[in-house]
Amino acid sequence: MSKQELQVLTGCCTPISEAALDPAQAADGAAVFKALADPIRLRLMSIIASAGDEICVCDITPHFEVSGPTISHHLKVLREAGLVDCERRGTWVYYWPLPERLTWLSSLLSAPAAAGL
Amino acid sequence: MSKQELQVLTGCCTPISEAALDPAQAADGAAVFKALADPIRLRLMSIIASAGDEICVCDITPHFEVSGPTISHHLKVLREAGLVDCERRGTWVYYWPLPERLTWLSSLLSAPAAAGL
DNA sequence: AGTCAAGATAGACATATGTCGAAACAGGAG
DNA sequence: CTCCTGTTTCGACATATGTCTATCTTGACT
Repeated sequence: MSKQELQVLTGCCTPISEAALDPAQAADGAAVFKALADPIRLRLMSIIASAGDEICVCDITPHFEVSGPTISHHLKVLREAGLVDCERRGTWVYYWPLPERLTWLSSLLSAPAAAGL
Repeated sequence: MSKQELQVLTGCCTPISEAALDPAQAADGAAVFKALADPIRLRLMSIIASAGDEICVCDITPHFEVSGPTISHHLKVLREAGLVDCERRGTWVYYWPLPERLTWLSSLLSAPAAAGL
């Protein structure tokens, strides 16, 4: 396993204020940022991340003023970015956050670690 | 000054895993994420953020295989997002990072604060 | 099977974005 | 003043994105 793969799994990495990203890392990071770079998707992510463990789509949709298919589209973008996952149970579909990518982005943007690291 | 304005200035906020963002916060956050949601811009940001204090455009451009105007366009996007600032000194233009927005995004994405906060 | 509801997918459309070449601008050197 | 170099702005273009309506899929309940 590469150092970079390990960093993604552990949600930890060298912040960009410490060292410049190589193009491959930048492409990965930009893809995840792109998933969060829409007001509806960022709200979706925050609703899912702040809901105890999981949340039904039927409890998400009423927060928004766009059509169901649009919500579904944005949830798919978050899924494909590895930020959330979902499961159908009976009639309803439940979403929950996958925090590793968020933690990874957070550490990517964080201030340099304390001296000695 | 609102709580939110204070949080942006101090680069600290309630993470999205703690509470759902309101639409206005989500729009602000999404706009900054959008600025970072391009591989070239993310590399630019990391090059500027990791360069001691400031860096000349002439030292940035050679890292990329796109035209000068394209780099200039991406730098403008970062500037308008409040992520960097610049100054012309003679022939050259120097860029430096404005870390507050990065810190804000980082805390937005961070894991919930320890119990008691 | 038939019907209904939740959610996802498909296709269409207008708008936004990334890129380039050409031109403009800024400032130093002859 | 004139030229040259570094950087930005302008205008154009192809592609990507967000949204909608219509349709499909899945599963529950008669």
